[in-house]
Amino acid sequence: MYAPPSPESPVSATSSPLDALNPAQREAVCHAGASGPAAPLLVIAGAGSGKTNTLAHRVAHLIENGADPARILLLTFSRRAADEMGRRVRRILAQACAGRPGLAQAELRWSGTFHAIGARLLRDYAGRIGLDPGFTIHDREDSADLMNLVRHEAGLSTTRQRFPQKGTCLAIYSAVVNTRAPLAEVLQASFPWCAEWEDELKRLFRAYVEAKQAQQVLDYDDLLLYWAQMVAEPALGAEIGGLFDHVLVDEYQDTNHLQAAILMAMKPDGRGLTVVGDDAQSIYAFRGATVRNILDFPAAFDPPAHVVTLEQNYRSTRPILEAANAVIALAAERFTKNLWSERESAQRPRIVAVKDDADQATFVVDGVLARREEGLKLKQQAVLFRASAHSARLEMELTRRNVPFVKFGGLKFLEAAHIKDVLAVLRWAENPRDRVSGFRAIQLLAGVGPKTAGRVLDNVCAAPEGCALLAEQPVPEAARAGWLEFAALIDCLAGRMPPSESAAAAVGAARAASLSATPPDHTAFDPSRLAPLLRGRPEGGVVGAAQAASLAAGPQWPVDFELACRWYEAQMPRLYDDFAVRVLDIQQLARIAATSPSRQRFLTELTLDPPSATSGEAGMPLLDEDYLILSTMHSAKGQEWNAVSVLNVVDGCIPSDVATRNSAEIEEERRLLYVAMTRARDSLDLIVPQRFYVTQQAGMGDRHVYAGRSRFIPNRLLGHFEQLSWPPPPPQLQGSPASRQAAVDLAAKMRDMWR
DNA sequence: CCACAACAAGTTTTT
DNA sequence: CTTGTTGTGG
Repeated sequence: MYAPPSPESPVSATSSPLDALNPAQREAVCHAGASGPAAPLLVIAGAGSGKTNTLAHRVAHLIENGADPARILLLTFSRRAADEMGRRVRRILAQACAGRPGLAQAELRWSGTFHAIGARLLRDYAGRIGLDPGFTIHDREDSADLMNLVRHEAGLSTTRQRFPQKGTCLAIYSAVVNTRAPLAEVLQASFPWCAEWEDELKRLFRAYVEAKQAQQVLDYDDLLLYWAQMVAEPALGAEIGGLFDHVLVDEYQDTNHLQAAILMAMKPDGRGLTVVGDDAQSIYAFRGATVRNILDFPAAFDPPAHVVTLEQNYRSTRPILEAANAVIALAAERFTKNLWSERESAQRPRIVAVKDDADQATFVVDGVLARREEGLKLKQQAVLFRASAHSARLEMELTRRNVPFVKFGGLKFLEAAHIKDVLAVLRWAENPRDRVSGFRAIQLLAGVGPKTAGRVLDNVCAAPEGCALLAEQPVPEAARAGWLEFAALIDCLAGRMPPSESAAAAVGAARAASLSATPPDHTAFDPSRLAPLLRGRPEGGVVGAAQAASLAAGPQWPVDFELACRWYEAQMPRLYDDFAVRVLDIQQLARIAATSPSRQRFLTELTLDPPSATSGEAGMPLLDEDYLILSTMHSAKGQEWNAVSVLNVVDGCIPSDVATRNSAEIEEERRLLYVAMTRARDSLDLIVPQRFYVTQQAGMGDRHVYAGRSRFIPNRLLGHFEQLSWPPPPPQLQGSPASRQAAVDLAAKMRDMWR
């Protein structure tokens, strides 16, 4: 991010990194206890106030003063933020500890999201809390699928009146867990239309929890819930809290009650605890986050936590910051900060009126390219929007005009059906009791549907541990050959059979069983080609032991990934018409797999920290390539760019018309716009299309509304902005209406020439 | 009985 | 473009 310029001392003159900080930042960094870990500290860090930098300096400062990096827990909002923090800490240490090279290499072993750290601790302590350490983790869609399964079994799918859908059920369940509020209360507050189903929902959730336990799967919420329950046991809480001398939490305004409970259980007196955040940037209430966490933090301790407020903004020019301040000042709840900036500029942020979606895209791309011509890299520019689909038109325009871009947020790589297929195969091999994965994987076979899959899973579940009788499962005669092949693959991946033998057996059995032998096809699964991979494994003295271990546990990662892929690629032409495109994604996945040390780590990390960006073209642009950033406002958190354009600053979009049920939701939308505006350093454009499409599909007719500028920028705030409309009204057209009409038509034609 | 093709409908933000 | 629902054919 932005390295704050130091007003008093030139950075290069001295070697202390502290010189580059302002007094408030320095106070936050140096806060310490008289003896032992420091009293609890809350840093209220306004947008662009050097928050990340301050936190990194604090970590470095602790290490420099003797803290053991392995006993520091750093909880960040995303993996990217964790990596960035680690890099900065090392850089600062390298500068400060030139004489002590050991320190500069300090690795933060415990840094990551709450969920990722939770998963790690739960595997470590699994034995102590009656959990199988080999548990697999369900992402949101898997959880919804399981919820659906349970919903059917509980007879709730055929009620007289429509019962809430799987996604809604999961959302309610999740809200109850994360807010730690009673079901009735959650229904009342957030899902009033489901209130009549309270008893049935309770029954459903009980069954859902039992299903997860029987299958040894945890969902996202479980990672926090089990962690919270674990440290709520006094002995375990003290032991796990004792692993860490310092616990630092970033983006504390976006944590929920459950996460706060975890912190309090691990550090009851708050000593060694540092939390950083900005109440004005709380944008995750829909996920259970509560701004109360940060507001109530000081009083949770006796004596209360020390509070430091960072109010100097180093990021934005003064006009941009003043406009953003004006927007947030209209919030119902007033915030106590007053952000200021020393960065003068004559340029106010702009409100740009355009006709529609198409003109919006054209205007934005024109602006991006113009700034590019002036020397501002594409990477220093971003386009932000409320919902992922809102950038569709812009993406088309960028592709058409050959502007490379990377998009953050929205539809994930991970959610693509073919990616989920491969992962289902791997995950079922990893955890045979994972019904959702098995159910999906089994149905990939031709001629096998839900009924057969369900039967197989029932049999597998009923059989004792290590059921090697997969090949004997009853499947329709037509699917027999494919089934043997599949069974061999799973047995091999699960380490139940030596790979080469089982693979050979599979091929033999498949050929024998299949009279209508499929012609040899280069995409067909041929395990024999993998034999070299499987054999010539490790070199060196420990070959014997290593190979024995590898045989016991299945082929060595990522060879089993290759096996699964080969098999799956042979199924793809049957499953998808556009399989050629999808194969590229599988290759992308293979690249990720290759960087993981084990299957378990791969599956866990992919679920908890999926690749957040997708690119316009196939595959990510190369790292050194220049590309424009497209991002949802949520995914833009913590980032900054020189030039920012915000799309659809229109009522019904921001605030989104699905988020105007109550004032709390509307306030969150306001903060969202504030977050978007404060990402900009030098240039900020808010685009207001007069016609705003309600549906994303232009094919479904012209369903659009004429919407006005967002209610968050009422007329009295317009003084903070420069207003323009685009395309500019044609000049010197004071003539008759007829001539004006003709001129407009001509102008449109000229533009159309370049469309 | 069960797989699968054809059709209709619903789509915020994310660990 | 995916998920749920219905109809058909095996």
